[in-house]
Amino acid sequence: MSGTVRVRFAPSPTGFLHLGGARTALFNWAFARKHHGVFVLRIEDTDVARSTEESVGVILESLKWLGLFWDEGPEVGGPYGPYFQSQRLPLYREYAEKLRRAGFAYECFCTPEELKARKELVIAQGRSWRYDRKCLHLSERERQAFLEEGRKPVLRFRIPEGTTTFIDMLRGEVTFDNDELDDFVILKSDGMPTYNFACVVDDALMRITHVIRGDDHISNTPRQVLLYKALGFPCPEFAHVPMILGKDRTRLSKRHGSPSVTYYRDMGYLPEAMVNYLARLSWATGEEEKEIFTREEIIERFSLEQVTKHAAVFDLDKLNWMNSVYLREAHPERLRDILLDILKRHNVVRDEDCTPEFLEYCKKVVLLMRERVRYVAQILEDAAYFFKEAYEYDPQAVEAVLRDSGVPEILRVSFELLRDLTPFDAPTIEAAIRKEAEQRGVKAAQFIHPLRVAVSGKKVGPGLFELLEVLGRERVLARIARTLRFLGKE
RNA sequence: GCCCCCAUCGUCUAGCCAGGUUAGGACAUCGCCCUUUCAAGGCGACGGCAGCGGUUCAAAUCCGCUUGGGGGCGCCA
Repeated sequence: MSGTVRVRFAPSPTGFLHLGGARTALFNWAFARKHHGVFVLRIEDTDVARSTEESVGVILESLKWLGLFWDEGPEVGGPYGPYFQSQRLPLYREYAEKLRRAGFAYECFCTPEELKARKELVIAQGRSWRYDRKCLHLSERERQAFLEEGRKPVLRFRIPEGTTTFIDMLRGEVTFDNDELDDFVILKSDGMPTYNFACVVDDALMRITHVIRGDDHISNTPRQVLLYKALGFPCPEFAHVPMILGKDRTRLSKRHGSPSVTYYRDMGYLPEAMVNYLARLSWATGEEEKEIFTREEIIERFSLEQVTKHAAVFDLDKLNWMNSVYLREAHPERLRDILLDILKRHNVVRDEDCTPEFLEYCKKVVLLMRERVRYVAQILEDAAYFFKEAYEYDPQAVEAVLRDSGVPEILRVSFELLRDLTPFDAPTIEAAIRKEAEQRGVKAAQFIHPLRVAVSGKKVGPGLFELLEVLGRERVLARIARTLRFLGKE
């Protein structure tokens, strides 16, 4: 190939950005960056019934969150715009008309109902259905009659005889018998183009050199190749990347948990972890035994030849692990802000609660918890006690550590000890508690475990002394007192 | 049903194209160590070439068939 590499990601705005779409976008982006090419974003909104503006917003937002910035497309423009298919209608009509005049396409007046009926009949006979070309040779009179009836025609592409072969960059030659393809619609009765047609016109006009998309498009490719030929456009290279499946090996969907990028953002996954994980699904670098890659490292190493051909199962465990790796490296302020967003969304705090002191507190909480969670929202799931004085006592923790008859005494002593301790920091607290335990001839653990349950309601969590420091004297004393009352009541 | 694609541990994969490896790594799981719990970390274990035929001195690697999985067959994209 000559000239600049130009690739595109072309989502249809009918919902959120799906992980599969995100991965396709990522491969396109990485390929473009690797080859110093151009990454185009095009919105395929020709389905007026399902496309929404909110969805466009969500998709752009998701892409930006992942750091997959496009060089041409919505918001940034470019020389081959517009980048919304709904704004390119005259173009499709022009090329459709060209095809019709040249005999590559013809009008069809069959209604969906008629087609359905004929299709069922054919299938009932055990044959496979292809459009029966009823309208291929309509006379002008028949055509007028249909028009007078008020029918609006669609335009169908006439599939030629023979076979169609294309080169897939991952698989090599793929051939289809044209008999398998039927005369598909290129212009709907409302004048909108269909996917295959708009896609080809746009890819050609936008000078796309490499079409990188999910392998569910393999069977569309021969139709598109035929269109390129009929239109006299040069064919781009094709690379069909494998799909992402759920645990049950079916297409990833809501049934497998949420497949939307924004869901993971909202749960407190980091975009660089997401990008890393998605890249590693279906792609590996060869001999190099390495899992963690920055965006730059992905770009440096990326190659379509190293993309696998088989579908990949989305493994939340591994994403979680990878995210936890990034969590430990992230800037505390960044994690704090993510935590704050989550707390607000769950109505745990309000905007006015976010004082400088509280921000500082959240930062400390994040620093303490980030090694024990896999995503930021897990802090709220596992350690809501940081934000709620009315935290609950885990029955098992109560049973296992607070039941001992010596516990109230231990808590009372601790209360006294901590009330006057300065400074109220982890080393000082630790020294004091260990000393007290030693003087009483008991293990430090005799203090540590009851205190942890007392201030958090749980028997697992951060190191006790750090936990006490972060909670601060005021909360700690109040919580010990609360636990004493709780035990007294029982 | 028809067509297309695919096939290495439970999962993601290296190795395959240029046959000869104790088939490597990561996640998960399970042990042990460390330790105030959890987590992290260290060490270790478990676990795989879908099956059958060929070609070959030699097959995870090349070929064929079977089986299994996925995708498509819209006036959706």
